[in-house]
Amino acid sequence: MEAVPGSSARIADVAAFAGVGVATVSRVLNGRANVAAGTRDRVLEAIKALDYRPSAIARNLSLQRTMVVGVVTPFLTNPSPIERVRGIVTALGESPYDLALFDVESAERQRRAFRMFGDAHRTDGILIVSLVPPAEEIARLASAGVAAVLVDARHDALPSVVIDDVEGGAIATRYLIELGHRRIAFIGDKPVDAFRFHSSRDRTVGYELALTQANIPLRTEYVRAGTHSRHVARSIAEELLRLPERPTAIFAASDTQALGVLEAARGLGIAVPDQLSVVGFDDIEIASFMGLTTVRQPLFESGRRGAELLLQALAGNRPAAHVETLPLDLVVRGTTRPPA
Amino acid sequence: MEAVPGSSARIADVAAFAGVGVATVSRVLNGRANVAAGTRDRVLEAIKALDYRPSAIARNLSLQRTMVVGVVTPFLTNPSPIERVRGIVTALGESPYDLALFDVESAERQRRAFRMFGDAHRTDGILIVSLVPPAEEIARLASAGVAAVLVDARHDALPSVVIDDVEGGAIATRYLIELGHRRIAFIGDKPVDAFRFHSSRDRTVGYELALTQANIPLRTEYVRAGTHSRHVARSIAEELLRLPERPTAIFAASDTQALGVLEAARGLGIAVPDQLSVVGFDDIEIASFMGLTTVRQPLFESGRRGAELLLQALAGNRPAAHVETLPLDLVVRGTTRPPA
DNA sequence: GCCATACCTGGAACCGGTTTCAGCTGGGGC
DNA sequence: GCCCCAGCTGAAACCGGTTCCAGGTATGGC
Repeated sequence: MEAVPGSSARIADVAAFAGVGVATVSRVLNGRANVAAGTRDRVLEAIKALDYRPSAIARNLSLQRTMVVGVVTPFLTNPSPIERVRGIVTALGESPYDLALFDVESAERQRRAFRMFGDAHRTDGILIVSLVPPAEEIARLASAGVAAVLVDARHDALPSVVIDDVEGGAIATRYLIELGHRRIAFIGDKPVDAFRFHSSRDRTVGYELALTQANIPLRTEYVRAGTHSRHVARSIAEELLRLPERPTAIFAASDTQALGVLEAARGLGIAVPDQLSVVGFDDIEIASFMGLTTVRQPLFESGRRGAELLLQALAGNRPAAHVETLPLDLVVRGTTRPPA
Repeated sequence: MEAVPGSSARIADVAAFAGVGVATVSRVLNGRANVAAGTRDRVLEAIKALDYRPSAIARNLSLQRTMVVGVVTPFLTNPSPIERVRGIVTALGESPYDLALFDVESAERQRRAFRMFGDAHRTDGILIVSLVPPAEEIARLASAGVAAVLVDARHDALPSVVIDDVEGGAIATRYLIELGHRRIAFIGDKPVDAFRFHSSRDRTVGYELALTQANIPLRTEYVRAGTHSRHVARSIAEELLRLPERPTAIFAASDTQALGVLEAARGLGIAVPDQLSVVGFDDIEIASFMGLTTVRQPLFESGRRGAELLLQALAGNRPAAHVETLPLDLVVRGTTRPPA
């Protein structure tokens, strides 16, 4: 209650008040052992009396670190990054690191974000989600001594947490084939910009692979792509469902898009799953509510795991450029069945 | 390309390289006018040659600020806070401030978060979402000179961005009454802990107010509350729908809970809206997909507005403790109609 | 009783910037 | 030709911590 509003006490004030040197106060603050009990008590009293709170920023300058981990992600776009961020937040919550969040909805803001992180002393580490930074930025990061880990993206020089998107695409497609479907369409998403990590492309590859292995000829009119959004997916699905020989199943590269497919079917009076099977990807929260069959990827876990890897790197353990691949699961619900 | 890996250049190195004093380098860095063109060029060259990047942390210590805005929010729980955070991220994205995100899923972590922010030099400002900090923490914030703004919460000493929850509850209820409903139930949410801002309670008041004004007697068995989750809401709704005289309409204090009501109805084979009307609150993304009638509150806007108020306070404009009330809209979709 | 040792302690350098302040230079006015 | 002033510039103080290092004091062993 002795606090002087506006100007808070510094460590020197505490030292003076307690009649000791600043080094001793610092030792008490950091819980070092070699301080006599009596001295420690005097310092503690002084701290209380002056309502002293150490300046985090001064401390960090002295220590040459920021205790901040940056997270760069296309956050706004859809539920999956959010889930990953939740995993990151959770893992970081148990660490002494703060989390600085950078949303990059445009290529411009993305460039800005990467440039910022290349600056010295902004963050100690950075988690890059669903984005692959340009080579020069990776170099900047390295030269600035900023540890980096990729989540849902891959780069030779950096540790990454990923899934096998090719396999994921194949899992969904194989399942539909096993159900007896032959006319299977695919809706992927188009890259918004060059930096976006492109999992959808790999899922397309898996889709094509599964079809080929089952000796089902590819039909170009069944493979579409559009911006990652429910609305765009809906109109693409409408086109597909108006085809002379319309597909009996549609595999969407994300649950969000699968929702668009469901909407299209509903609008056209096509019953799911009786007349159309739909498979999504991700298993976001709403998928279970909608009873959507989907390929589950551990979104939350990817964030948590990425944060753990980064924390390890920060703790001095070699930030080995290893790739960690998370498991995929087919979750069968109510939007799939054998074709009529 | 002269960059020495591991040890980056400091301002003194640049000064030496360019043959000038550090003050001049600082002036160039900050774009001050009073530097001769030739000198400026030499400094710029030196910066490039040494791949110099100023230390944000040193700069901020010197400037006595952190350029960080903290956001404290119960992030994990549901879609609404996320939407608010998006608004904050957007508004802050255009400012020079970084955003440090603190999730508080437990009272313990919340206490920790508030304590942290009370520390000197951690953040310049703080945005508190859907939470009301204990009085002593508000005092700490004030004495540490940290600006604070509340979003979806109210406190006399702090600027707040809110909605009129009583009115919101009344809007939904009045609409159902106008449709002809008399047996209207309400599902609110229970506070998880003492710090959580309790909008649900106010919505209950609005609900009761509307009924009373319409001379419809309150029935205690129609008013329930449970943890804010789809699953809990579902089982509460099932109880309500099994009542001897079951309600013809249910108003849920959030869309998430309304989804649970829909699920319950579906499970019991009760048609919506033919046999049951459902109204939610918030208008989260999924509400439009589900065709849910709801009371829309500007979630994104609340975050953006809160951030703007904080930015103003940070810019030195009086952080007046004014309350900003955002508008509410009834969005009529497909889950409501007159009772059978 | 003496010395080596362990334990405390404080002064001062350091982290890497910003800013004050005083000094120097050069041009314009008379 | 002289003086005044404006425009540049650099040394040094400062932001608020941490830590190295040297010095002082008890304690234990012999």
